[in-house]
Amino acid sequence: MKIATWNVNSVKARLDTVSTWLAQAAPDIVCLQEIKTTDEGFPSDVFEGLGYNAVMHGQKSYNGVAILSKRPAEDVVKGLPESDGDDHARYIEAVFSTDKGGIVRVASIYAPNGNPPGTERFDYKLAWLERLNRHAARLLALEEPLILCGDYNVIPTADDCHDPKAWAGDALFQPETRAAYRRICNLGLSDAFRACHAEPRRYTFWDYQAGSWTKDHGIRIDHMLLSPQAADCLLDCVIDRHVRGWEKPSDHVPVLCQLSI
DNA sequence: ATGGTAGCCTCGCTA
Repeated sequence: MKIATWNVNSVKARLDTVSTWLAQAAPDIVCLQEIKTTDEGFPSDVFEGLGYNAVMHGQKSYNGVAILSKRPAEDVVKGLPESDGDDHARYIEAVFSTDKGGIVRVASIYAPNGNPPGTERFDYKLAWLERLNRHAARLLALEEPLILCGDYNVIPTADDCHDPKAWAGDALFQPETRAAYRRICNLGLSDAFRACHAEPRRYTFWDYQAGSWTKDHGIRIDHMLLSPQAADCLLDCVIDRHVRGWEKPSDHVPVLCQLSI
C-alpha cells in the first residue's frame, strides 16, 4: 500500500500537477494540505474521474486539508479536539480498509507556520502542536496502524536544512518548536523518512523566492509519523523531489511511504 | 541588510 502526503499550495491552482502526479505515482491514499478552498470549492469530481474518493476540511483562501483515497474513508474526524474558538482548518482524520482485511488510520495535518517568533502566532503554533500531541497519545492507545502525516512546519534537526544559521530566527527551527515536535515523536511515533534514510539535507520544501530550488536551499518539514503497528510494516519512504522542477509547482513536494499492509 | 515569488480574490495577507 502506498500512502503519501503533499502540501499542494492551492488544490485549484495545482489541479493539473496533482492529476499528473496521481497517474504516475498511483498512491492508494494521499493527504493534501493548504488546499486553500472551501469544501464546496474542492474539485472532487476531477479526482473521482481519476479513481479517488475525497474527504476534506476546507476553508476560504487559507489552510484546508483533504484525503484522497482509492477506497472510501470511514469514521472521518474534522479538526482536533479542544479546538474551541479555532477556525483554522488544519486537521482531518479517517480510517481505511486494506487489501489484507485490516485497517489503517490516516490523518492529514497542516500545523501553523508561527512566524515570527515571540508573537501570538508563535504561541498559537506551540499550543496547536500540544493539542496534536494529546490527540496523538489517544490514537496511539488504540494500538492500530496509524499515520499522522503532513506539513508540520518543523525542521527537526540541523541536518534537515541547508544552512542552520539561516533558519536560526525562524519559527520552524526554534528550540521550543523542535521540542514540541520531538515530544510528539517520543510518544512512540517513527519518522518514516528517517527510519529508511540517514543521509542529511533531503528536503521537502524550497521557497519560491531567492532561487532556493536552483541552489537546493530547502528544508524538510513534511513528515510521515508512524505508530509502532504501522512502522512494523514500513518498506520504504521516499521524497518525490523531481516534482519541484515541474511547470507551476507547489513549493512542497510529495512524500511517499510503501507499507506491507 | 534586503528582497526575492506565489496564491488568494482585494490591492493586503499568508507563506
